Amino acid sequence: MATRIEDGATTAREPLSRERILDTAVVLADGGGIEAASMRKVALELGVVPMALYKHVANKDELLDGMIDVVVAEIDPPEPGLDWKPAVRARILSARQALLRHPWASRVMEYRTQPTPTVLTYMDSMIGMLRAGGFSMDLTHHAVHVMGSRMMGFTQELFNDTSEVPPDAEAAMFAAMAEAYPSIYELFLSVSHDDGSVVGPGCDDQFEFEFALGLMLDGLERMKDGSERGSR
Amino acid sequence: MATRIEDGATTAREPLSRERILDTAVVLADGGGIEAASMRKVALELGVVPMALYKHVANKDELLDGMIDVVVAEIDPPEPGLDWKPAVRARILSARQALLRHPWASRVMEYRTQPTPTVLTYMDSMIGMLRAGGFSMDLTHHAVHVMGSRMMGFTQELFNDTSEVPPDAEAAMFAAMAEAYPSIYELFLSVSHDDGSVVGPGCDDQFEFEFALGLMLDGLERMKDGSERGSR
DNA sequence: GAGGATAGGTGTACGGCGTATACTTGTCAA
DNA sequence: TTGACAAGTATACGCCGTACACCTATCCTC
Repeated sequence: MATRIEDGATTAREPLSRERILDTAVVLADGGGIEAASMRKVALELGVVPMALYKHVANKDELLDGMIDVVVAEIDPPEPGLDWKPAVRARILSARQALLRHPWASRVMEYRTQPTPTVLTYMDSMIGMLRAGGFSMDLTHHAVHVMGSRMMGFTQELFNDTSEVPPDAEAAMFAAMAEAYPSIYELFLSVSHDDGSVVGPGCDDQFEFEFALGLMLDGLERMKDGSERGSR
Repeated sequence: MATRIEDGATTAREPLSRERILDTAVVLADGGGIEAASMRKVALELGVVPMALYKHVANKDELLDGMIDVVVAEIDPPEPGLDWKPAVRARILSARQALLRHPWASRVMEYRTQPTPTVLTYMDSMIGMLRAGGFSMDLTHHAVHVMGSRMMGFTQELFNDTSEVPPDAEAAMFAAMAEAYPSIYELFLSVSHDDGSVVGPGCDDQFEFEFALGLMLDGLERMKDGSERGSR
């Protein structure tokens, strides 16, 4: 009956598994940045000794790879029936959404040098979309390089400043910089005025991402059509 | 005379300085990757105790920032008298050369969230070049986002695999992947055949960088001219 | 059932890291 | 001569990843 519980698995702390480890690592990183996903902290969160993780994950790098896979798995599959351009565009925007949910992920991807099978599958599908859209092998290759990390939904900005600075403090900072960096200051003023307030929220990152993506897709389309030479 | 040396500075080990610290850190990182530039290893290389560095550098992050500044300082100044497009292009290619000399630098730049004054100066000058070339404030802003990290001379590829794999081993690896990733495999074959051998050196990174850069500059130029509406 | 292989979790320990704190020592101005 | 100040040192702390040896439950085979 209910009093005899020890025959199940001694009040059964849910057993460890690779999946459970990766999921808690992702949650920890979401909440406290990538350094919150240390082996020790993940183990602590799971109520387990650090070395226990090593029965399910070879080492820290494999943990990071697994965490990336969790994120990549959140990217929507390609929508069937679309032309290459909207199809690629939709997929990349979906990737971006996944990355926005897990801000640590882009850095981790850059840190790792070998793509995981999950990432390769994603890339393969993306390349397939271009080929199906009529891209030559050569242009497909260039396209992959042109897109670079944007294929995974992120651009590396120099200014990806996620620190929570109060907007007026930011404005004061920029004002102090006016003399040393006149062109940046001018740009800052212009961006601020655009959205009505003197000290607006700055750039609309989503818009800028789509702008850059569109510019690249347009450029690639032009090259594709230019080299088509009468075929259909 | 030469026998009395102790009045100089006791056989004068050259004194520490911020500059000397940054330079040796850069050299160490060039030779052994960024993890070779730990506070302790830099100190060891300088024949000094780790804590000695802290008299010249506030902490590790400031060391990294300083190392970036060393790299950015290697970027050639803008060539005067050029139109915006070749001028921007030349500057970015120069930045790329600096980054190729210091392969750790792009990762470190991505890791740091706040740009240093040296980086800001570089950005300011780049923005100034666009403005001088007739870019509207708005388009300049977009251009900065479009270029992203390419302005600093690097693209984040997903495949920036610097490991030294023998080419035939790489070919075997790709062959093994043929079934799981048919599109990637097809692309690999195509790239390999392009340069004559079955297992060529793969992509010409310099060409791909310039291709992507050109595509972006062309796209930006088109937008600039399109919105000019008769001026000049 | 008995025995033993196997997988999953533990305990301890090591070497590396960044850096706080307190100290010595060498230099130079007053 | 003194004594302030800057430069370098010594020690120690807490964090990290992880090697290695150990225990223990489970289950398969005889």
